[in-house]
Amino acid sequence: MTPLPSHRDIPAATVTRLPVYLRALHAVATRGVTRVSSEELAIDAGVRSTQLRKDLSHLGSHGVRGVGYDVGRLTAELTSALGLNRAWPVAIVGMGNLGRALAAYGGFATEGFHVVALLDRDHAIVGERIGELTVTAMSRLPGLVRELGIAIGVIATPAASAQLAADALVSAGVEAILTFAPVALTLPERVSTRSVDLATELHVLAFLAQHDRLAADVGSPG
Amino acid sequence: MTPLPSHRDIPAATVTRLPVYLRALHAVATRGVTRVSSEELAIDAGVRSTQLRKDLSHLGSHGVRGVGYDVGRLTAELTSALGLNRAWPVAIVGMGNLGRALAAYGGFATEGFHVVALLDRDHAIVGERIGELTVTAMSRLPGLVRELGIAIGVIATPAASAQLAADALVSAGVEAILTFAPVALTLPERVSTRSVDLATELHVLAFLAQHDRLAADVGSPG
DNA sequence: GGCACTTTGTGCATTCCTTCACAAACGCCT
DNA sequence: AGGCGTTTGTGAAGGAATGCACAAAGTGCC
Repeated sequence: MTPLPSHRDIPAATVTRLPVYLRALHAVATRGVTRVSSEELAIDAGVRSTQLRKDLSHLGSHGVRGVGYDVGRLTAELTSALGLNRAWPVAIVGMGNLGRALAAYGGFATEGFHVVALLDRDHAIVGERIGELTVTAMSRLPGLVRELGIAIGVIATPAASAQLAADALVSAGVEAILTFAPVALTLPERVSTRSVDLATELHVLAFLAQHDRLAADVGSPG
Repeated sequence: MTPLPSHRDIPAATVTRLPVYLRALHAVATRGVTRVSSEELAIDAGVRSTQLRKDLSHLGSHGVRGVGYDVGRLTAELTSALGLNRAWPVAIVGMGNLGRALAAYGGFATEGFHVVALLDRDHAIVGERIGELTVTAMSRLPGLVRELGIAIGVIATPAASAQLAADALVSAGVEAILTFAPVALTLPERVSTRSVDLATELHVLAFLAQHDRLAADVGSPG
């Protein structure tokens, strides 16, 4: 009773790797290659080939035994699985340093993600022009989400305002949130969240660097 | 023969949560609280209390049964475990939009991380002043790393230059790398890496949003 | 001082993820 | 057409992380 291979029940760990595979495929395609083995693609993606194959198996079989994967076909398959064959209008809340940088950052524009709304709580910033957009007040968020079909919100506010921004996005009808604020957000189950936190990443690196340094003092080289 | 509780053998998943606990502790301390239970702290950190306790147990016992944790003492313990009671000079490679934003971003300055060097391969940018620093040429990297004691490098270059930047950082003697470039880096074992990738995060959210949307069409609300 | 209450620290079960090992399936060469 | 080499897809094993349940250890009241 499943017309499509069914995108449900794909392990979370696999989902986070699918974008990596897609990028590896683009790199391969740029080299003019039209067929690729799981081994080659895995190297580009920085994973083991068996992991790549198992991950792809969750989307259904699209390789040919003894040959490999058709680059174009697999690209289409991943693009479809990730939902990237449609436009994803994005709203950014919080127009400080980070928000401005994100609005200007080209990385968002690739593959269907278009920043279509910039918002800030501070009325001193509202009305300011940033790139091709004008900063609007938070009160206009629900209307914008409805009119422009915004499904993804980005939180670039200070930590203290993040929960407020999240609540506003959720009640406006956004389905997924990417937050840069270093706080745990309380959200309804149905809203997906991803968190990017520079300070945390640096902390982890500090731990690892110190750790390896200690290990080097104790253990023998080699 | 271990004078300290030994910071080795801490699960990777735990390490990534330690910074979150530290931040939760700061939030608690700001409220003027001096003692906190694992339950309260876990809520602030967005995890289960049992997970918090198990994570902390890897650092040794620092709570008091029946009472909870001393905020100051636990903060000190985590700070020490993460290696944050010393300065961490940081170099940023790649002074495009992202690199400039990172150089200006205050989040780096907190807790010992100081951006002390900005580098770019492009000689047209070298010499330019950004904030309090001047962009220097890649050739000066080894000297800077040695003189300033730089242990952490940040890669903010385009994907195509990322491996080059990584090689330069590694041979200059950097111990850990935070990269924003969406490519798998090939690095020696001893160098720690963390990757932050905005496009990947958006892709994952697109997948989840589409997925939930499909599920909502099929399943019943409740 | 002893008892009731609270909260930590942890062995154990469970679930999730990764890796291994190998059969199934394909192209190619003769 | 048949056999050989290659590569996929996957069951099963192994390992890691999470959550449960409870004993151990402390405080405070009577």
